[in-house]
Amino acid sequence: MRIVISMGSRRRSGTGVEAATDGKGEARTALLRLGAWLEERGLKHSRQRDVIVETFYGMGGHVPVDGLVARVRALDARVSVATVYRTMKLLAECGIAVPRRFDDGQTRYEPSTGRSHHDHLICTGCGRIVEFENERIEELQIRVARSHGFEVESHKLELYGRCDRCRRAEPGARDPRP
Amino acid sequence: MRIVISMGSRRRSGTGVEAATDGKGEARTALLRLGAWLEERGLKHSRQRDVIVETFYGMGGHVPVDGLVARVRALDARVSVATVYRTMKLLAECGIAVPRRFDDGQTRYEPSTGRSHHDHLICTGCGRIVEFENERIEELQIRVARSHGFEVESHKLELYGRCDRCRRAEPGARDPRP
DNA sequence: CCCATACTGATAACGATTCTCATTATCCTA
DNA sequence: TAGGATAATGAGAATCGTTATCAGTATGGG
Repeated sequence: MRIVISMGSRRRSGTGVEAATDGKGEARTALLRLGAWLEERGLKHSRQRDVIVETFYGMGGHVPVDGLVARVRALDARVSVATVYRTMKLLAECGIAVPRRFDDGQTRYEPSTGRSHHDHLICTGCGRIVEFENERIEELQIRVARSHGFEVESHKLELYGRCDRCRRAEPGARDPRP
Repeated sequence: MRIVISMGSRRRSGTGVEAATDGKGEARTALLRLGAWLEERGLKHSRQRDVIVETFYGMGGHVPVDGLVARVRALDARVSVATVYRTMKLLAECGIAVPRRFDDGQTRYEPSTGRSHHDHLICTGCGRIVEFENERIEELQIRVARSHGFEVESHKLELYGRCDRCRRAEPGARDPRP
């Protein structure tokens, strides 16, 4: 399955104050948070990490590592694959990025600063990924788990299907004439 | 993460008539279905496929391919890895087995004859896998998808957490004395 | 029994990710 | 501001699960 990167709709706050989200501001926030996190544990920061974080936030959405590598290398050809993998892992650890593994076997990362938990709708036609939240489902999950003696730590909910666009463009649409 | 194979509870019919499910009867059903399916499309059947199906049903639960390979080879050392992979794919195609990919990167198969749809609870402590069904959650999924213009074809819901056993055995349990 | 053709086994290849290790960069201290 | 401890890097080898290749084998209809 080919998966295409796209954000669902960006949530905008009602105030309009902190709504500027072209990636730049978020990248800055992320870099600050990363800096603090590194310092706390005696780690160093580096040019590569900065480039990677900025590129990552510039891409937005659900970024596959190889795509990120390509973009980063357009800016600095010497950055190695290993470093990108290492850095993304780091970002995940410090809470700046969330790793996702859909059904195509590669890890994607999504920026997480200021974003709340959500699940995904994935179009099996065009690969579009849409995010959604549903409080009721979350509650039911917790309840079901509890009824089996489990305490939920995390979950994965992915809905695979065809988006409206793809369904419209599909054979089987009842249009007798070509 | 290590994942341990185990079925949730087997559903037994109220009649008690078709309740014999030690794997043998199911294996037979599966073999019959496979036979018919192969014949329909001019494919041939083979000793290897029989061995694999029987072993697979003998194991029950969520069977990782490498585990299946090991067991099959205990019966017939010449069966190759490739054949096991090929056969499991075949079984999936003809509806005898369902492939599952949890978060540890390997494909597991579960027997599907006479079993209905369900999702999974996975213990992050001991790897135990428990199955559950929840009609309400399914409904909500369909509704949420529809509200985003999607028509659901399939979904994946996995709840990760700690089972009661593991929680009991855990540090943090408030038992002041050892 | 024969033959077309599907199936098999062994192994190479694959894609995503991680590891290794020699080299380089960072940053704390004097 | 130089020195040094040590974290980070790059390049490529290694790993893991899985699939492809291809020559040899087995199946089953005629």
